[in-house]
Amino acid sequence: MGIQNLLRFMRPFIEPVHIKKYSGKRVGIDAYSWMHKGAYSCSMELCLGSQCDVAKRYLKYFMHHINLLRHYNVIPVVVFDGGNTPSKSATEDERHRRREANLVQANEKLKEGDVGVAVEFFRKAVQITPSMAHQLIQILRSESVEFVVAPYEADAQLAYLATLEADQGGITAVITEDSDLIAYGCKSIIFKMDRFGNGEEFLMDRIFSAVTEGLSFKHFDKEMFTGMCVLAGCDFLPSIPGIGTKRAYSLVSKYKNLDRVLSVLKLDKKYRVPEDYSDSFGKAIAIFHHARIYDVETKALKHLKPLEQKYLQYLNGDLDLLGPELPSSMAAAIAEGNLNPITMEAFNQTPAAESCAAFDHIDKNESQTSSAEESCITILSDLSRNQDIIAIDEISLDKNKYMKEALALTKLIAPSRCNQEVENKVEWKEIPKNNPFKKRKLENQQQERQNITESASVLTNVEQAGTVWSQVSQESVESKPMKKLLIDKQEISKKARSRNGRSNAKSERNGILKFFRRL
DNA sequence: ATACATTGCTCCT
DNA sequence: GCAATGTAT
Repeated sequence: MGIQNLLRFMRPFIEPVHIKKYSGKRVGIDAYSWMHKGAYSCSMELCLGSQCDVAKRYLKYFMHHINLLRHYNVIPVVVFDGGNTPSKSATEDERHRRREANLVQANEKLKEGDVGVAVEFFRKAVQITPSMAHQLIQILRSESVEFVVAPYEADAQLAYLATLEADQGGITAVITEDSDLIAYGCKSIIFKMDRFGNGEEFLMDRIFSAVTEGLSFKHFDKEMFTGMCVLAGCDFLPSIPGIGTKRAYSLVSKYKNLDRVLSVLKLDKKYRVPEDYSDSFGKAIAIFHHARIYDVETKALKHLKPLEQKYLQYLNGDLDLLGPELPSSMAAAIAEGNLNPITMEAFNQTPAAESCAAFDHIDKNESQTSSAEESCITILSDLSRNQDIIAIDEISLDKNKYMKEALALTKLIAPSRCNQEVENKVEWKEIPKNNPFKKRKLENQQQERQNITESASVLTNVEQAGTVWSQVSQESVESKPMKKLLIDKQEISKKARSRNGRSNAKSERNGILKFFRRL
């Protein structure tokens, strides 16, 4: 979450930048932000624990960005989040609860057959797991990309690396989406970097020297600045109701001392300051200054900055708030990606070569695979929207394995059966505008009508799917275009009822989905 | 004027 | 998660 509204507040100091500016430099990457964006395109597959190639799209997305940096001669240093800090566990729990709730709703909608709505919930439910990070780490290893798993917060680790010289393993800038890096005092941050390398640059020096749109931090020091960030509301401590970035800035500007700001706030009747606010405030400040990080040189935990007495007193000696101490061997195993930082269990050692091969495989085949899966999802989604008829676009068949699977899938849903009667029943429903996949179909609708030569009944259960699959596997599939296929939803229900009495369209869909996941 | 709540979007077929 | 927009204080 970062600091509420901080990025918008800092906009006057943020300028466009291209990653090539950092050519020849080491640049840190907040792995979470790219993984989260990458996971957006395969959230359902990830939530359902699918092992299919679509579920690995986040890896492809990530590596695309890594390769972009390398193309511009930028040296990537990937930093992963580690364990949860005690002070953040409240917000983490809340986030986790919301994700779980979304997952429940997603599964419900899926059962109801409303895949479109289910996907919406899956997107809100998807979370980046240590296992996903581990999969990525194996690819990074095989590609010789430097990485480190922070003992706790990646932000703190990145801020620490940004204080080191390059020859000590330091980085010149950080690529992230999280405004916390500003609060940690990172000198150079690139936000919102796109797939071409364009981003928005924040330079700490710029805010302390320039005056823009009436905003000036010239008389601010680092401590006042961190204080302003915490006042505005951070993950460790929500802001006092009524205080945001602007008031936090004015208060710190005016009183130039954090203790005075807190006293003024307590006396001001406009604000209801919680009893323990000053206490929590000190702790939050202490974390931003001294959070525990991993030192690659000594292979042990360290503090972001050497501890200072004034912050120690806020903590009442409770250094665990900065992230509990860990034995060096454990910290090293976590940092090197061999130990799950949350469960503290060793990761299953999948040979790097295998993982690498898996990745090559996605690269080459993803477009074909996804067209098959996309078809299936579109089918499911259409069924759920009570459309009577859906069409599968031309699927050309060749010797490629994935095309065979597409054929199997297609046969599962619509075994060839020329049937003029069914064709006449075809009704073209309006296609939802938000799905370009279907939009294209709408454009081709007229032509499609003419091309229809095969139509539809469906198999009704997974066992039959298995039969079709084995038949298809044995067939030698020649390269030839497949005709348009149609599915009549009423046929589905009819078939389903006749075959096993109580079966309904929902179980149909689940069967299809299950079958598809096995592919 | 500022803060807070709500809605839309991140992927890229 | 962030940003834009609308509403409340």
